[in-house]
Amino acid sequence: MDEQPRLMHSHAGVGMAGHPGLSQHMEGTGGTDGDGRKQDIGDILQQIMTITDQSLDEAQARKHALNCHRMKPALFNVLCEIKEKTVLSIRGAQEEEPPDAQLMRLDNMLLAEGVSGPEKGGGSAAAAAAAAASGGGAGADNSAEHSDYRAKLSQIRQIYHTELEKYEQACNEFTTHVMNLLREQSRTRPISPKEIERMVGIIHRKFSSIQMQLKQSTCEAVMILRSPLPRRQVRKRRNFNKQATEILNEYFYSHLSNPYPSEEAKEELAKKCSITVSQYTWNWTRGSTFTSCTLFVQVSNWFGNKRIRYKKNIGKFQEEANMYAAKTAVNATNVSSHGSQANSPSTPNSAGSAGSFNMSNSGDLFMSVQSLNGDSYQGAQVGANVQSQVDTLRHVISQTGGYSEGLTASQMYSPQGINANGGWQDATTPSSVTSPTEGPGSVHSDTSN
DNA sequence: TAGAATGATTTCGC
DNA sequence: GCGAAATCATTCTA
Repeated sequence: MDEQPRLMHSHAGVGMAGHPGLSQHMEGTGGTDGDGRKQDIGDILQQIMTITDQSLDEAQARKHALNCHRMKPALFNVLCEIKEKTVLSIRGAQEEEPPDAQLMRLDNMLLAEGVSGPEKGGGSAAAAAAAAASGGGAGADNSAEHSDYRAKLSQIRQIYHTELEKYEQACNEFTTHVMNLLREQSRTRPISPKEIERMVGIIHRKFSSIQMQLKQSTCEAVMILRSPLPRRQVRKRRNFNKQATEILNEYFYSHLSNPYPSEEAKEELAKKCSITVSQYTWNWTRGSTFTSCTLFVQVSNWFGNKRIRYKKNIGKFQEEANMYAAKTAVNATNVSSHGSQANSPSTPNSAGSAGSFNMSNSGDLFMSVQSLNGDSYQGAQVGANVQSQVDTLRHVISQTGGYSEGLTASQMYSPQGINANGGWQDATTPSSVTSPTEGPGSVHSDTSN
């Protein structure tokens, strides 16, 4: 292409149908008559048209021959002119772009926030404003937030500049590559310097649009950093269904002396209650524990809430406790009448002789089985106290029968398991193991004891 | 719609 | 890391 202007003047007088410019390009060319020149042009065009039908080797040879043809430069210029007039005029209107106000806004913002521009002191005012906006407390809190903000801003700034540098480098490399490619191709197909220039412009526009995206993302990151975080995350919750609450309550009241389910028990309870993750939309995870552990967290939450609310207002829960005690007792009766004592004891926090908490064998009856065999926390005492516990159970059953006989809730149930300090009884010294000779006041819902 | 109930989260102590 | 206690936020209920 570089030598074309020079060559352009060495050919003249060649006419081309539909393109008067060709004769102009050929002007001054010494040579043959008009018919001969037309024959030349026709030959060249014919060869160009059929070049794709040939094999690669033939085409290469033909290409070389065409490049060396005396008419080639003139014809090349004509094709370039035609291409420019057609393609560029079509694209011209589309590519006219107004000055990018959005980009200017982004640049201004990044400058104001201290992301672009000089680093020293940049963004400190914004940091102070952000710290103030976040409603942070006075003094140390404020300065801590300030330094935290600055550290994060610095990180954003660093990422921004690294990415920007990468984009610029990539843009330059790609532009150079395309220019070289087009220059090379311009030897064999009509590509003018003007078109190469236009292509470079397109590349630059594409890269600047990528740059704009980078600037936009950076601005968003700064905005997020500046926005005051809510003190507490927005949380969604659903009440557990009735059945799930029943199961949890049953467990709670049947282990009132030690209402701390083991991990296995929690798992079983979670399964039994059909507490599923899908019931909840967690806005964020607790570390990496947002998986199956979520189930146990919910069970743990429930027991945590229950324990504390029970302890705070025992009187209020008495009726509920009685109800579950009665239910447990009735279940126990059913179990004992069916001779189910062979079932292994279902015990929380247990290991060894007392067996492990297992609800899978008999549905709700797991409570009953527990009632018969006692809590695992009793450890070695279990064996010795089995008989007394069974007696206690019988006592409870007799009490449940007394509901209609005017037995009050307070008679039916007394809060066990909570020691004088307001805490739950030590697991190794359950006070809820009652003698069958005790009065009604000593009978409680934790019938397993 | 206000108040109660309840599940979830945070803070603190052990 | 677990549990108690306080608190928040949502849901339920009268």
